[in-house]
Order: sequence, then C-alpha cells, then structure tokens
Amino acid sequence: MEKPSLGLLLHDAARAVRKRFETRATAYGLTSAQWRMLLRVCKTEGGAPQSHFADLLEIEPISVSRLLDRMEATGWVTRAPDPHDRRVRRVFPTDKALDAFATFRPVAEQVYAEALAGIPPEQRAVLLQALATIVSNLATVEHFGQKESA
Amino acid sequence: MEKPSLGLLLHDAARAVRKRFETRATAYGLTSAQWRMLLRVCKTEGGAPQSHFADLLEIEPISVSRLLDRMEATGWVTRAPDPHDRRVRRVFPTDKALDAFATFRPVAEQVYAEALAGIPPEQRAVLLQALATIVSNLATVEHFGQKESA
DNA sequence: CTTGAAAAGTAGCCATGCTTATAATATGTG
DNA sequence: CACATATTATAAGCATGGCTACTTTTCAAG
Repeated sequence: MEKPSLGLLLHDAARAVRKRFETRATAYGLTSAQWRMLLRVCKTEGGAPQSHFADLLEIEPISVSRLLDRMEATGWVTRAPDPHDRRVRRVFPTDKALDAFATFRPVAEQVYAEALAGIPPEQRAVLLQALATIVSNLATVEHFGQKESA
Repeated sequence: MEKPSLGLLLHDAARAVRKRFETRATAYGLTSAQWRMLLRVCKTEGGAPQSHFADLLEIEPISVSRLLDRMEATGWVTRAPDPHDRRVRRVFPTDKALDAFATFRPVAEQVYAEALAGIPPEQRAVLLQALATIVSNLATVEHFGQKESA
C-alpha cells in the first residue's frame, strides 16, 4: 500500500460527505449545493443581492446565478428587483424553504456525526482547525512570483 | 461569526487545494482530475482496463470513460483492445505522460506543503488519519435502515 | 448449445463550478 | 454633462461527476 496524499484524501473525504448528504437530502429534493445556498438564504433577513451569496459561498457569481435559476424553478427561492439599484435582484426564501431549513438541520448534524464516528473530540478539533488553516493558507490569490525565488 | 461545519470546511479545503493545484498544472495542460488519472495510469505496468481505474479513483466507469476520452484526445493516454477479452480497452500512458509524471511530482508536493504551512507534524498526522477515518466511515453504502431505529 | 447473469464500456441527461465575454446600471473624474 | 471604470447579473462553452439505460461480450448453468 502507499500513503495516500493530502489531495487525494481531501478529495475523497469531501466527496464521501457530499454523497452521503445527498443520499439523505435527495428525499427532500435538494442537492448539497442547494442546501448550502438554502442555509445562507434562510439566514439572511430581507433578501440580499446575489453577489452577497457569491462572497459567502466563495463561488463565482455565474455559479450563484445558475444555482438560483434551478432553485427558483423548483420553488425554493424567489427573486425580486431592488428598487434602489436596478442591476440587483434580491433573493428571498419561500415558505417551503424556511420549512425545509428547520427540518434539514438535524439531517446535516447526523451526517457529520456519522462521518466523524470513532474520532475523539480533541482530534476532531485538530481536524477542523487544520482544515481552516488549509483554507486560509490557500486563500491568497496566486501571483506567480510570490515566492522568494522569483 | 459562526462555527463553520465539517461539510463546509471539507468542501472549501478540497476546492482550495484543487484550485491551487490547477493554477500550477494548467501551465502543463492538465487538470487535477487528469493529474489524478495520470498518476494511476503511469504507475500501472502493461496497461489496465478502465474499470481498474474506476475502482482506484472511486469514480463511476462512465466518468473514467469520458475523462480518458479527453486525455486520449490531448495525447496523454492511448487505449488498445485486450486480445483476451473483447469487452476491455486497456489504457497506456504516452511518452508525454511519463515525462509529465516525473516533472509534476514535486509540483504536487509543493502545493501540499503550502496548504499545510503552519500545521505541526503531529497535527498533520491527526488530519490525515481523521480524513481516512471519514472516508472509511462513509464508504459503506447507504441501506436506508442500517440504523437501529429501523 | 441456449439461456441468463455479470462485467466492461458507452450514450444521454443533469448539476456544479470554472473562464471568458457581454449587457445594463452606478459611480467617479474631468 | 461626458467618459471611463466598477459592479451586478447573465450567457456560452468546457470539465467533472453522478444516474439510468443500453450494447457487447464473457461465463456459468442447464
């Protein structure tokens, strides 16, 4: 056997959690990307511009646009023009979304519990901290020459 | 602020590593999925059936099929019929691939080093072990009723 | 040999996310 | 005001990966 690399492990772990989650969430008609978006939309009072969610979810605005296209078509969100800025379309959760929001929380908690089974609390803390560090380490944009060698 | 969940962190960390890697590998004309496949193909003596790589990479055979379509079109692999089993198409790396294989290894190592910067060795070990545990915990197929409650 | 199950590969369709480019609107500078 | 720039959202096209369904081929019974 060969020691699996960080990249492979991260990739596999993320995919496994996503897949397990979708197995559960599919019964409610949501994918994990839609669930992530739903979380944010439901927590936002008064509707927010799409660009707000692009920042929060750290995906490109075009990805938000298409994700919301599908979620609007399936009745999870509504979009309304902003009266003060005609470029903006504000996003609102539907009642169906707010219902699902309350229902799905424990589903996510359970998936995480299954994923972390057998890992002692102090190691869970190290895991979460290390993942946060990785995200932070790689958050800076590549400048092609950031390193001392260039 | 709110404590980010395991799912979000895993998702973000995996995406950050993939993105950083692709920033580097794009200069060579490879995506990270293609790089993962290339690794496996180059390590396999004598060519292997596509199904072998589906198992190794833990993706569906159809995903392998299409990944190899692109990699064959761009000259990274060749596919030849198996003389003993006419269902099988064996996969071989090209010379270009074997060259790249040697060149890219340190690139991947460096990306991982950047990702893990500031994390002490014992915490890295915990991280890798925890990720492996997560993959293992979720590797079993959902049976809808595995739990004691059903 | 025939029948049926399993395996290998593929095609169609979809979701997600990226890069690049465009339209419409806002905003700052002269 | 006029022009350049930035911001918001979208479109086109591609890569990755999933699901379902299908073909071809192998293999195990009978």
